[in-house]
Amino acid sequence: MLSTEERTSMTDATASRSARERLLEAAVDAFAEKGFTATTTRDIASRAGMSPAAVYVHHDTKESLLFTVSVQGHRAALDVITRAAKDESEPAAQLHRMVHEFSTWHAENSRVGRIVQYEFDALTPEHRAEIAGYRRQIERCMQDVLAHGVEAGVFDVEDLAGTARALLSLSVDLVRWFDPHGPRPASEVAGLHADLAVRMTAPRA
Amino acid sequence: MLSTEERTSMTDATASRSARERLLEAAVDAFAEKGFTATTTRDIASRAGMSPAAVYVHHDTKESLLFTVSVQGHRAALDVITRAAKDESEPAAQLHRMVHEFSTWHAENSRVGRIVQYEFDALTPEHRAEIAGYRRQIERCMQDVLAHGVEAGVFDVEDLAGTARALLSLSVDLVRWFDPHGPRPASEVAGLHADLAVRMTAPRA
DNA sequence: GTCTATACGTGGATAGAC
DNA sequence: GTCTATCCACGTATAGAC
Repeated sequence: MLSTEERTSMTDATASRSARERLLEAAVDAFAEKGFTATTTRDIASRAGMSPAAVYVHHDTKESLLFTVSVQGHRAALDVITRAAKDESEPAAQLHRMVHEFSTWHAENSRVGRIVQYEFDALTPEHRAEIAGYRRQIERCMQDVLAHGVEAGVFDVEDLAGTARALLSLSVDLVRWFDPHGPRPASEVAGLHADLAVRMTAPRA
Repeated sequence: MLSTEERTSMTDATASRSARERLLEAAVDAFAEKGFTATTTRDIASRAGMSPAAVYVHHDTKESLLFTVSVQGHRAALDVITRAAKDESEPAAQLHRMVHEFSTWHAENSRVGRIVQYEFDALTPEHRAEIAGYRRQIERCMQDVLAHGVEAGVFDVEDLAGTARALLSLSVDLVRWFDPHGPRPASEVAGLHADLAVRMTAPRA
């Protein structure tokens, strides 16, 4: 059983979380639209339907809002590629699935993706270092799959690190140009990227 | 022969151009380091060794500085890929050369490239439209080469527009992550990209 | 063409009432 | 926790002397 105090603090936390998250969503909208620096805390507040001062009840600084968005974005992307790598049927199919899912995520979350990728330098050095850890995990995940395929003799890849980076690069760059209201659905682009990834690693004649 | 007036105005223009270009270089430094919005006109001025007011003698607004940088960057990139496409020996070699040169340019000019790519939205609508023209020319250049290779029966490419975009994407994304002081020289990455491009388009077994 | 001085608006963040 | 009011620093751009 929870004490009255605990229930009270849970209730508070719940109410607080919802305001906190409304502000986070407002921050994503604003950062994606105008960039981190051009976004004002007043803008974030008004998008969340609050006064400028309310921001600071739920978040320490404008930068801490960015950091929270960045952590959530990196965790989501890492989760997507890790899950896709999980099912180790056959290396080519595994790679296809990974690039497909990773591209899909970046196409469907291009706003968060843009913030995460382009506002990296706006983070404090401490926060940058933490985010860099997520990035290393994502790279390692891709490198491992390539390495296993080469070991199994079904991939022809000389430059493991370089090729892994190129594959991730292709997906990540979607946040720069993919238009969710454009003619091509995310699934089509993701399918093309996945096919290209397989061709990039397949044994040559 | 030039009249005295013409020589005088040339001299003026020369002096003016040098101050103008010092400011442009300072702007590139600042924009690349801190982003367009976070860069102050005071910062640009002091990097060029001038007073804040001097900026406005040579450039109308901060945005016009960005536009000039963007035009020069796009022209240079378009020039690089156009020249590389010129020598039409054999489609695979031609594509290899194009991706190699285009990647090299983006690796070696990642600062200008980052400004050009990431600050696109900071341009006025009119300036954006003009820049979009350069981008279309670059895309068309890549698409044409793929189309010729397919016609010649030496490329296997189903999605011409999508593949062209993916190839350009791979090169352009270098501006996001390539580190000129990192362990890999630009030539190595460019070589890898060019090899991958050929594999992406080569006939499959 | 360059400077100093400044107008004028806006930014992040805080104070203190309710 | 939310508000209004506000502090104080800084930004773009201009005015006017030299």
